[in-house]
Amino acid sequence: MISEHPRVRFAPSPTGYLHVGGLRTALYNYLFAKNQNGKFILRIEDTDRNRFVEGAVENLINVLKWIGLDYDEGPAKGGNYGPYMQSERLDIYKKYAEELIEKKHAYYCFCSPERLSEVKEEQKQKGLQPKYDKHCLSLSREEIENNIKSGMPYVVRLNVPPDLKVAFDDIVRGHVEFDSNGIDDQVLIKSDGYPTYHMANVVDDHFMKITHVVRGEEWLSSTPKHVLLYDAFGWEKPQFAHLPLLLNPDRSKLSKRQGDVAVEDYRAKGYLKEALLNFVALLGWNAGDDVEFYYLDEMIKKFSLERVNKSGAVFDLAKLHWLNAEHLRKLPDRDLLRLLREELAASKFKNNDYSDEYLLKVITAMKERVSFVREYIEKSPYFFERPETYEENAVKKSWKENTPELLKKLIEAFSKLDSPNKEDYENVLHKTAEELQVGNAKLIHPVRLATSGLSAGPGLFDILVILGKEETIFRLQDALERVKI
RNA sequence: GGCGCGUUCGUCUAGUGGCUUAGGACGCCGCCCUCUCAAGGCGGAGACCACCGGUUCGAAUCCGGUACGCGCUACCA
Repeated sequence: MISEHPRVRFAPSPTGYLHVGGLRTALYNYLFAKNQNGKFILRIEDTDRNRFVEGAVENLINVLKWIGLDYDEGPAKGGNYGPYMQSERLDIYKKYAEELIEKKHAYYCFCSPERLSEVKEEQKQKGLQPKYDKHCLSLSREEIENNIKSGMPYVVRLNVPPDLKVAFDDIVRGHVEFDSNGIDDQVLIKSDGYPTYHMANVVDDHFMKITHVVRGEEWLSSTPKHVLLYDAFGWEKPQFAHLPLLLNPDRSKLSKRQGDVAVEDYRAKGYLKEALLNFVALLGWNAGDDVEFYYLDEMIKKFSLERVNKSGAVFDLAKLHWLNAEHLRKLPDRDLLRLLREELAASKFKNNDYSDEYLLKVITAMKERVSFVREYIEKSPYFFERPETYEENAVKKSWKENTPELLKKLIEAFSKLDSPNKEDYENVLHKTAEELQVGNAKLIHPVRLATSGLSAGPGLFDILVILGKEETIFRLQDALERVKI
C-alpha cells in the first residue's frame, strides 16, 4: 500500500480564515509529500451551505501562498483529478450514493427531524445510546418511489452492519478498533442534495488517488465510518494518520476565546512565516535530535509521520516569540531591509526618505535587539526622528549638576572632528573625559540620553556614527536646553 | 452516559527494558562580557516519568486496572 509517490491533501472547509491547527495539518501534509517526492493537494470542503463565507476560499489560498505552502493541485491551479471544490462535484457524490443504495449499503430515509429527535429522546431516557433506528431501511421500493415523487425531503444513510469489528492501523496511533454497534447510520447525502463530510471525503480521496489521510485527531472517531464506506465501495483504503490537537494554555482545544487562532492574526502581529512554520512544526513532531531551529527545506528532509506525537500540544506564545526573534536575526539584510521599508511605509515616518545605506546601518545596529520588524522603529525611534522627550529615570540617574558643562566640552571636541568614524568618537570621548578628570560613564550616559532620549540601545558610538556628526551635535545642544533636572 | 484517544520539568519535547543521579529547548533566576539594552558564554532552580498493581535480576519504557484530560457521539466540518 505504501505508494512510491504518495498523494496527500489538505482539505479545509472555508470558514473564513486559516486556523493555526489547520496550518499545522497543512504543513505536515506538505512536509510528508515533499519528503516522499509526492503530491500535495488542496481541496475545499464547502459542503455546508449554512456556513458559507464570502471570500473564504480566496483568503485561504492567499494565506497558504504567503506562508509558502504551495500546492500541486487544487482550486485556481487545476490538476488531473478536479474539480477541487466539493460544491462542484455534487453529481459524483449522487452517483456513488446511488451505487451504494443499489448494493444495499445505503438507503433513503424520509424521517422528519421531529421523529428523529423523538427517537433520540426516547433512547436517552431508556439509557440507550442515541442512534437512528433504521426505520426507513424497511421501506418498500414502491413506498420509496412514491415518497420521492411526492417531493418528500429525504437523506441517504449509510447502512452500518451490526456486530462488526471495524479496525484500522493509524500511522501515529497504531491499531485502533471500533464496534460497529456504536456507529450510527450516518447521513451521506443531506436533504439539500449536498454530501456530508464523510461521503464527500471518501469519494474524493478515492478518485483523487489520495494515499495518506493526514488530519486532526477530531476525525479519529469518524474513521470507522470511512472504513465502512471504502469497504462498501470495494475501494482500497488510504493510510490514516491522526494528528494530536493544538491546545489552549488550560489544555482545552485551541479556541478563539483564549487568544488568536487565525494565521492572519499572527501575520498581522508581525510574526514571520518562517517562525510560524517552524513553531507549528514542532508542536507534535521532532526529528529525534536537539534541533529546534528549522527552515522549511530542512524540515522537509527530516520529516516523517512515524515521529509525530500522540498527545496534544499547548500553543505556547513565549516559544513562538523566541523563534520569531531567532528567525528575524538570521534573515539576510536585504530581506530585513525590505521588511523595514514595509514597516516604515505603514508608520508615521512614511513620508520620510531613507537611503538603503542608512537603513542597513540601523539594521546592523538593532539586529540583535529586536524580536519583531516593527521594533526597529519602536525600540529605536531616534534613528527616524529627534527625541521628543528624555526618559525620566535615565535623566534622574545620569544627568547631573555638572553634566551640561561636561557636554559642552565634548561638543567642542566633536566639532573639530572631520567625518569621524566609531573609533574617532570613542577616542575623543575618552580623551575629553580624561581631561575633565571624570569617568567615561559620566559622558557616555548623558550623550546616549541626549541623542536617543533613551537609556538602552546599541553601542553609543554606533548610534553616533549612524546619526552623523552634525545631527549628533545638534541633539547634544538641543538636550542642553531641554533636559531639566 | 457510550465509544475512542491521550498522560515525562510551567510549556514544547528526547527517551522504544540496563548507557538515566531522566537529556535538550522556551520561559524564569544568577554570574561573565559590558557605556546601556540585547545577543552570546557559563551555571542554577524546575519532572517521586498521573496513580495503583503485575511481569522481569532490572521498567518512564511491557501488561492490567484506576483517575484525570481531550475528542467524537449533527442533514458541521
